[in-house]
This record gives sequence, C-alpha cells and structure tokens, in this order.
Amino acid sequence: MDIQKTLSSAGLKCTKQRIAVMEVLLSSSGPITAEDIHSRVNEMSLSTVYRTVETLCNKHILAKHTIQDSDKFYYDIVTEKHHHYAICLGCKSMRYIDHCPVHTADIDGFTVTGHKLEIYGYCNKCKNKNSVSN
Amino acid sequence: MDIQKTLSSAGLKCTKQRIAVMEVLLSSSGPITAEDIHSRVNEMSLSTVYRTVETLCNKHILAKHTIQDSDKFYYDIVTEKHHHYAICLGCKSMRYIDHCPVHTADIDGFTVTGHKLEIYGYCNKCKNKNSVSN
DNA sequence: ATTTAATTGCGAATAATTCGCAATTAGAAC
DNA sequence: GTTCTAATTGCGAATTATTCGCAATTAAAT
Repeated sequence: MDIQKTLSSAGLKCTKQRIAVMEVLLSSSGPITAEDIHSRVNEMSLSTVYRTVETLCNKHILAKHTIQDSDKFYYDIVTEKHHHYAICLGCKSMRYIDHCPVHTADIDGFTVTGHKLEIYGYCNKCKNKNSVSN
Repeated sequence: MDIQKTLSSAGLKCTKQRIAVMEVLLSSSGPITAEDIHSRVNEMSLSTVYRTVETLCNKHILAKHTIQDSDKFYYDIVTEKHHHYAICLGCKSMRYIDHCPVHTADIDGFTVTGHKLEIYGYCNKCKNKNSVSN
C-alpha cells in the first residue's frame, strides 16, 4: 500500500503525522485504539491522533470499530479482506482472522465462547435523510 | 418473565428501581442506553441506572452491547432468542431480528448496507487468568 | 522564496460513566 | 409489627475518552 498516494488522492496533505499513523496501522495485526497508536508513534500529540483517525475515517481509508464491553474505539485500515475479527474478552483486543465460516468452532490460538453477527444499514426513518444523530 | 423471582434468585434485593429498569427493558424492542432507561422511568437517579445495569450485567441478567460509531453502551435482557440485531447507522438504535440467515438481504423496514460477524472468546494469554483488563 | 490554507500542539471543555459518602430501605430476626 | 443491618440509593464530584479553540507551524501551490 502506497501511503503517500492514498493520502494525496483523498485530497489530504502528506504530513509526517498522518504517515506515521498509517504505518502503525499497516503493521498491526488488528484494529487498535487511539492511545495504542499514540504510544507506538513518537512525538505526536494525542489530539492529532484523534483528528487524524477521524479525518481518515471520513475518507473511508480507516474504519472505526467498537467491541463488547470496551469504552474505546478501535481503528484499522479498510481493505477487501478484513471483515472478521477475533475479539478477546480478556484484554479487549481485536485480531484479523482470514478464514471464517459462520459456524466455525476453531481459531488457532483462540478459545471461542460465542459469536455475533451485526447487520448494519438504515431504518426507514433514517433512510431518506443524511442527518446522523448520535 | 417473573422479575421478582429473577432478582431474588440472583441474590439481589427487589427494589422498585431495579423492577422499573427491568420493566422498561422487558417492553423494549431492542437494547437501549442508560439514558434511554432513565428517561423512560420516573424518579430515579442516573447513577442508579448505571449501577443497576452494571449489577444486572454481572449476574448475567442483562447484556451490554456496543455499536459501530456510537460512544454509548446498550443494554438488554439476556434470553435464548435474541442474538441478531438490526443496527441503524442513522439513529444508532438496535432492534431485535428474529429471523437471520447469514447471507440475508432483506429485513422488513430496514435497508441493509453491510453486516459484521464478531467472534468472542479468549486468546491464549487470557484463557487461564480470570483478570480482565480494559 | 513566498504565500496561504490546512494541519498541528497545547490545554481547556465536553459527555458518558464511575465513585464517595451520607441517607434510605428491603428483608431477616425477633 | 418493630428492630436491626447490610445493601441500595441519591447527590454531586471525579474520572476518562474524546473533542474543541486558538495560536503556531507546515505542505505544497505559485
């Protein structure tokens, strides 16, 4: 993945902070939090990390995730491949899993206790308006 | 569902606040936030709502959910039936869906834009210890 | 090299959730 | 039904993740 090209073609400046965030996420084995990113990068304010991930999410370069019982957001680079995650209820980490039939029982190095299928979309009330309340 | 019995057999006192929270959740068409509960109940402090849902989650009477791009927790009563939810990206609401093949395309009154299957469990590092970091 | 809008850093603000502590209450024991 | 005690509640203050305002810096266009 060519980070410079990705940023430029989204109309974003190639700052060293954005490049650093992208590099951290490219080398990660799953989505991580803003604080994780902050600690794996040097010399960069936490607000900038938050602003960077927000900007990149708006451009659909990153995706923002939430996990059961954690009060933090998790970010990763959007690709074709990664749609399935193994989420550890102990340390609250997400890891990519390449191979995932729905009724799977075995994932290497992971004890499955349950799974959740979430369906995203729009209800009739929201389908027509662009406004997004929160 | 017998609320009094549910609370008592979990070793919890049957306070009017806990009963009110349970009643609100029993009549809901999906998981809702602590503030939703607070506004649908009368004369009850918000801290008590938070403490009540936490207590009930610890007893596995309630489940705590998170959804994409929302910074709030959603609570519902644990049952055998409800494992599939339609989540509206517009108003950030969750609704139960009874019938849900994985490759489904149609849900009445809902425009599907994507789905997510999450697998929960424990990684090897966490499997043996009970401690749960966050 | 100059210019300008975009980006950053800092610290303060915000919003959801949690906590401390005194007052209240459920339910057990009498 | 009273009494007693630990559990529960209400209130407001504290905490924590995230966002915001604003002045200083910087990418990249000219």
